[in-house]
Order: sequence, then C-alpha cells, then structure tokens
Amino acid sequence: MKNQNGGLANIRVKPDSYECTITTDIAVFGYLDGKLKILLTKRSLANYKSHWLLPGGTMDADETVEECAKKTLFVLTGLENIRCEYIKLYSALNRHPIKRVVTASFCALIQPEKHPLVLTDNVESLEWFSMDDLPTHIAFDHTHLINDAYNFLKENLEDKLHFGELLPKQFTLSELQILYETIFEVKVDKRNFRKRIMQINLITNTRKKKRGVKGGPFLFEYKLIH
Amino acid sequence: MKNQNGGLANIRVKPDSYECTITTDIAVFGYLDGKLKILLTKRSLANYKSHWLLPGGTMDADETVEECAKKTLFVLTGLENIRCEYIKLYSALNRHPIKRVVTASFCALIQPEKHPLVLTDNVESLEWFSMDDLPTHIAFDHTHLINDAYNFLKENLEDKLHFGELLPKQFTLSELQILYETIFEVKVDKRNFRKRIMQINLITNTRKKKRGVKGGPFLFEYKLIH
DNA sequence: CCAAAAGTGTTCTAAATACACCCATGG
DNA sequence: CCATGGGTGTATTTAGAACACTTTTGG
Repeated sequence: MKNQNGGLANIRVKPDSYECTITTDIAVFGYLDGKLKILLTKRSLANYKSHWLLPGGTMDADETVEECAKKTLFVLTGLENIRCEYIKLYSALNRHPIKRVVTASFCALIQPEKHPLVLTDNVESLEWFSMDDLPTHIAFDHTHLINDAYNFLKENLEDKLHFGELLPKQFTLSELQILYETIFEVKVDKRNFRKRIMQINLITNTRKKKRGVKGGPFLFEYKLIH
Repeated sequence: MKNQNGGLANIRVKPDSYECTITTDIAVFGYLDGKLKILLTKRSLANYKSHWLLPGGTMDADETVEECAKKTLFVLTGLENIRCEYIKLYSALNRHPIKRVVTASFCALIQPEKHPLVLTDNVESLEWFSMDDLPTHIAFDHTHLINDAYNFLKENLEDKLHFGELLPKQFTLSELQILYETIFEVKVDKRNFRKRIMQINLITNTRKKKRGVKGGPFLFEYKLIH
C-alpha cells in the first residue's frame, strides 16, 4: 500500500502525478469468402517488428479514446466513417516491453467489399485474417485483445442480432443464417432461425427476389431508424 | 483528421507522445436501513470544493487501474479487501475544469455493518447516501458515473443474482427478496422469487431458524466455491 | 424436367407467470 | 390466542426446440 500521501485521490490536478500513455486498438471484423475475418496490420518498428497486431495508436490531448480509435484506423488503413464500440481497458504493467501503456480496445463490423483498404507507409502490410487461421506471430498481448474482441462481438450479436454492417444492404435469409452459423460456429434450424430473426423485427422483406440463385429467395434489408 | 504523422499508431514508445493522467473512481454500494446506499466522499480541494464525489484517485506507474481503485478506496475510507468490478472508461475532454483526466470506474458491494469506515484527513467527510436521495452538489461528472454504476449493478445482479456481499452471511428469503425489490424497485411474487433463486442453486438452507421473527423463517447462506 | 435451394406450420418441452391457503412464532 | 409473517403447489401462458414437405428457380 503505497502513496498514502494525504488527499491524493482528490488531487486530480496534482502537478507531479504520474501520467501515462494511452493507446487504442480496434478490432475490425469483416465477412469475406464465407469466413469471419479480422483486419491486422504488420508492425514495421522495433519491438515485435514484423509481428501482426490490431490497428492502434496513441491518444492525443484533444481527442477521446473513441475519436482516437477512429482516427488511427483511418491513418493506418484508410477506413473511414466506421461505427465502433468500446470493449474494455487493459492496464497490466508488462504489456509493452519498454514503456507503460494503457489501452482501450474497440470493435467494428464492416463489409470489406465496400471499404477498400489503403496501404500507406504507416504500416508494412495490411491483411484480413480468418478468425480460425490467425498468424502465429502476434505483437504484444494482441492475441488476448483479439480473443476478447471476438467474444465481445458474439455476446453483442447474440443479444441484438444486428449484423447490418457485415452484409450487403440487401441479403437473403440464407445468407444471414450462414453468417450467423459462421460467427457462432453452430448449425441452426432454418425455420427457428427465421422465426427468431423476424420476431426481433429488425429486418424487412423487400419482396424483391435475388436472381441467379435457385429457389428464387427474397431479399431482406435492415429497417431504418433505431 | 490530425496527426497523420507516419506510423504514429505503431509508435507506442514515441518519446514526445501525449501522456495523460488516469484516475479511478469506485462506486461502493451497501444495503442499510432497508435502502440501497452508495458511499460518497466530500471533496476538500479547489474545484468543486465541498461537493460530493465517488472515492477516487490518480493511478501510479506501478499499479493497474484495479489496484489503484482498491488502494484509493483504502486510503480514503479504510475499506480493505473489497472485491470490485470494472465498469467503464470516461475520456471526454471537459471532464475536469483544469486538466485532462481519463477515468476508469469500478463497482463494489459491501455490507456496511461489517466494514466500518475510517475517516482520515484525506477526506473532509464520508457518508452513505440513499440512491433515491443523493446530495445535490456532486462534483465533476460523478452524477453520470453514479448512474452508470447503478445500472451496471442492476444488470449484473439480474444475470447472476449474487447479492452475497450486501447481506449478512446468513439471511432469510424474505430479507433477500426485500433487498431484490429495493434494488430493482419492483414487487415480485414470493413463491416465484423463491423458485427462481433456488433454481440458480447459489444459496443453501442452513435449516437453522432465525429467532425473534414471527413465523420462524429459515436462515440461508451462499454456497462456497464458485 | 430435374436438381438445388427457398419457403412454410405444428407439436412438444421448458421456463415464467399468476394465484391462495395453512403453519409457526412472538407478543 | 391471535396477529404477523413464513412456507408451500398447481394451473396457465409464453418462449424455445424439434421436425418434413411443397414451391421456385437455374441449368
């Protein structure tokens, strides 16, 4: 029990108090080639050079952690206007080999086809990895961050079943079901899945049929406003 | 979109990067006089002097946010060996009138009778407040932190119904039910409540009867190991 | 026309809810 | 002995799970 210096807790402006680098990392998930993928960057700097890691960076004085996560994502990947959700905070002491760093992690869902990546010299490389085939060399504690993000994604989807960003604007119920089964690694009954998804009342039948597919399935889309 | 300086995101050791004060605040809930209460401290320093706020303080270089929350709680209130859970992170720019501060908030449940408070000169005052009768002058954005903590508490209890720390080791089912009804501000059916709580299989009937109460109710306690 | 995928309804089971009386104890 | 609170079971409703056949379309 250190630092019992009187009133420490209330002194939020104490000039000599410890200050810490805050970083953000963002787990961007996409659905590609029938697989759930995550976007990783290849590190070009010392400490874990050429290891893969989540896109992330240090927070500046004039931005919230969420703004930082979005800005960093743009700088590193060109991705813009992405909705992201805060996951959790990592404050263990040994996270970075050289310097103490506290990290806020975020999660985002996008449709890779609609969001082309832009490779800049800010990263050595940029790639979508299948969740079941992640690279072996991952920097820092990002293996944990990735797993935590995947679990967060599953919990959130299970509650809300809002996959909107992972699919094209219009999609068939089979496509939605396959996405569900891919993410959760389960098989579900078609009728029960449809009953459940329609009950949630988030998607609507456009009455248009998708051409080029046997059976002539209807196209659905997410309802506006929520 | 500022700070597009190359490789910023990967440079976690960049020497001139912004560093920020991190603080923790902890919402300690207790059940006293039939009401759910929260422990607040009275601020003795400039900026919101004599306003009430959650016990909190700045994180040091050698501690995680959770360690900081526990240490600070001890320093300010004498409370020790309290289990606490991380709630969320606050990083808005205007949270403190003078200095940028990023705060991690925590939640804890204790039984006030078992944990006497120790008033030191670290705080001006220290008091349990009913959740439905909070003081009017609350410092910083702690009104939000308090509400967020209360909602967090409710969500967690609803899932797990683990009130262990809020009651004496042994308690009657009526006491447990009244606590439930107090926290959630609802009335529930006695038989259904009992069915549900016994189904969860977290508490066990000691077969001892509580004396001094009409009807001679049995005393229950939480099972060990979980 | 036929193979492949889409669409659709009912039964069964489990969980949640509504509801009323008798029993034990303290005073 | 009586007033107060404690203890208990059943019937109903609702949500989730299991399950098979017909229709539409592409090739």
